[in-house]
Amino acid sequence: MAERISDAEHAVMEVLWDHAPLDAQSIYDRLSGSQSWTLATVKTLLSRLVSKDALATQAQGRKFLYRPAIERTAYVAGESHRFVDRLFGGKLSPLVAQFAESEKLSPEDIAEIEALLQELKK
Amino acid sequence: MAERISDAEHAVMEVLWDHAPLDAQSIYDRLSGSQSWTLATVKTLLSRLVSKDALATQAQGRKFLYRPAIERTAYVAGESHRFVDRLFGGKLSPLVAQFAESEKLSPEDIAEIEALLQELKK
DNA sequence: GGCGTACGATTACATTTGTAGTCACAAGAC
DNA sequence: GTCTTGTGACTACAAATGTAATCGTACGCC
Repeated sequence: MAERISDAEHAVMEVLWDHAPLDAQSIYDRLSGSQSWTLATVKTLLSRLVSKDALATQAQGRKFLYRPAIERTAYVAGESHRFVDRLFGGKLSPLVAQFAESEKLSPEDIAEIEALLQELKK
Repeated sequence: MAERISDAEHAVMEVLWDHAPLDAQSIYDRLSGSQSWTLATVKTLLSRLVSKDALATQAQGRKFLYRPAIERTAYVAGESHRFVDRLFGGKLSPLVAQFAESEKLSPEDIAEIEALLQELKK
C-alpha cells in the first residue's frame, strides 16, 4: 500500500536516494544544510517513513541503517502522473506550454527535450 | 498572500475556473459527478477558499456568487514550478524523460510539444 | 405578519503533518 | 558492576485538511 509521502518526508527520502544506507545521525547531518530540523524531528520522519514502508531498516549494532524501500523512479513516476492528471488532464503538452510561456525553458532544456522526442520517434 | 490551496479545495476551484460565477448549490451540483461531498462540505471549502483570498464573492439577493480571485494560469504556473523544483531540480526535461520512459506520451502529445519548441526557437 | 426554509456562519471532530520533547534501554567507559 | 550516553520508541501538541452537522437569520409564502 503506497502510503502518501509528505513534503517533509520527501526531503528525507531524497537524502537516502542519494546516499543509501545511512543512520539517523548522518541523515540529520546531511539535512542540516537545507532544513533546520532537530535530530528528534528527523527521527520522527524516519519512523513515519518506516511505518509507511517507504524505508527499510537494518540493524547495525544498536543503530539502524535506513535505506529506501521504494525506487525514486517509481515514486517520481507516480507523483508526476498524479500531478499532470490533476492539473493538465493527464496530458504533458500543456505543462510544457506552461513552462514555455513563463520563460522557464533554457536553450539546453529545449535541446534536451527535442533529443528525447527524436529518440521516441525512431 | 497566496495561501496554499489543498486538493479538495482545488476541485472546487476547477469548477469555478470553468463556469465563473456560481452559487454554492450549483457548485455542489457540478461536483456531484466527481466527488461525493455533502453540500455542507462544499460550503466549508468555499469559506476556506474565500478566507484564503482564492475566491471572491458577490451578493446576489440572499445568496453569494463565487468567482475565482486568482487566475488558473497563475495557480498552475506556481504549482508547476514548485513541483518541478521539488522533484526535478527545476528542470523540465527530466520530467519529459520520465513520461517518455513510462510510455505516457501519445503521438499527438509529442507533436504538440515539438510544435511548442519550434515556436520558441523562432 | 407569523413561519418555514434556504443560506452563509459557526462549530465539530478525526486524521495528517510539522515539529519536537521524553523514555527505556543497551553498550561502552572506568 | 555501575554510570553515562547515544538510540530508537513513545508521547505531545498545534495547524491544516477532510468531512460534516447545527445555528441564526433574512425572504418569501399565505
